[in-house]
Amino acid sequence: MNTLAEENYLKAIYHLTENDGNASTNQIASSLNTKASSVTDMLKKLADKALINYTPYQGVNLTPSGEKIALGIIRKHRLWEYFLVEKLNFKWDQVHDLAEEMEHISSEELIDRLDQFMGYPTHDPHGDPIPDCNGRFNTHELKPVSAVTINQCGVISGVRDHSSSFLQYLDKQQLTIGCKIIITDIIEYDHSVVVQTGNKEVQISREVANNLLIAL
Amino acid sequence: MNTLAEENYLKAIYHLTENDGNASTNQIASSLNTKASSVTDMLKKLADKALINYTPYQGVNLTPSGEKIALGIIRKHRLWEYFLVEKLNFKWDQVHDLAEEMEHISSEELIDRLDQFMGYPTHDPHGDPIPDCNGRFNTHELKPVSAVTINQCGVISGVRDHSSSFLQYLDKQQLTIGCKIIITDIIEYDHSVVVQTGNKEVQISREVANNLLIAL
DNA sequence: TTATTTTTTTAGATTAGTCTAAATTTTTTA
DNA sequence: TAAAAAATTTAGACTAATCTAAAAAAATAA
Repeated sequence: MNTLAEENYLKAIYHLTENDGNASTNQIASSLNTKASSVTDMLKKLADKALINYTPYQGVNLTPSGEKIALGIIRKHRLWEYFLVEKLNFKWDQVHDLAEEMEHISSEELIDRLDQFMGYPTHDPHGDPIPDCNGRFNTHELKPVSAVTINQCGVISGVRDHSSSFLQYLDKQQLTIGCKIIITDIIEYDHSVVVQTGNKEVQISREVANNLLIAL
Repeated sequence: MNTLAEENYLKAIYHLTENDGNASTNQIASSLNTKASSVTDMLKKLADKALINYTPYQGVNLTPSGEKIALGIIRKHRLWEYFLVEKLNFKWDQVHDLAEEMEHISSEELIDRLDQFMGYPTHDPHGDPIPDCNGRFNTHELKPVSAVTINQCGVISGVRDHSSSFLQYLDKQQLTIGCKIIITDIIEYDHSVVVQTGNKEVQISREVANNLLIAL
């Protein structure tokens, strides 16, 4: 098995390389709140274990076995988040740090039973897809609200920023997962977006629009 | 907060001193599968933190704050065991090692919500009492079957040995928590005990009788 | 009550993960 | 394309937790 630190590195590398190709030492360091020199040390270790492809100075990406481990951790994280919200009534802005700890409980059987207990949910409370026991998940195309044109409508289906403060702000504006919204106006001056949700109209900044994802 | 190793030491010391007074270095070492010299090092650290009373060569016991931490861990362990058996349908012989890992999830709020979710259970699947959020629990008097006289009856309410093999054996003999039994005979030669459970009569060895606890 | 055995502690080393500071490589810019 | 800046790696050190081997203390036995 892998240590807690190794698991956290693999997960960070997974997220950093989700879209583009390679994760740099500095990117990893900043996403794990550690120093570049510590990262280099760990990259060597993970490369020795054949979990990442590492060429000095060139950044890294996951090998198939590294990705499998990363997806296993993400699966656990998201299932625990779902459990915390759906069964223990936590709010969606309270569960990230807890799940960060719980994702390292090692048993596969435990997580598969938890999955079954909850009815095989496909998405966590923030709209992120939950990998199944083989690491597979549907990646539906989501767009940031900032990339949508006037009069388009969609369903809020995800966030790019998982911080409590952002999630609490969304709660306050009643912009939560599953809400149907229509983009009614885009302010040219600062790219704020006016969206209609239910009976209410809200104006959100460009930054918020950028971190709020919808399915069209 | 305390490290995982510290928590495990505190828990071990708690269990070793549950009845008598002090835990010795060697007792702690053997209960944690480590060496006496490692134990000495850790005892100094725990004493510095005022979690144990330690006089070199004289063994240790917990201070009130050490006991509070130990009881918190035991509470978590037993609540997770209950969860695993009652909600995820694990067998009582499968949950110990899993709970050993889960007991170190730090959040108090999580465990209190879990407690509520399950309806504030008072005993774990092995019959051990679950401390409440203040560390309090009822300690009902249990007796090993080996200490009971012929024709007495009682309810199976606990075990002294938590190993899978013992628990599986009890399952096979249908000697599980909550079963009403009557001691029908005690073999003088080897102190085996004959017990009647439901419609069946089973003979159990002295060792088994010694590890099986009943409420009279 | 001295000698032997057992228990415990000390001394010194090891491993994982981290750090700072210095050196090196790559990238950017002039 | 050479100099400056940024990114990365190396070197050396630190902490927590462990270990083995040796020393010291306590318990037991002769």
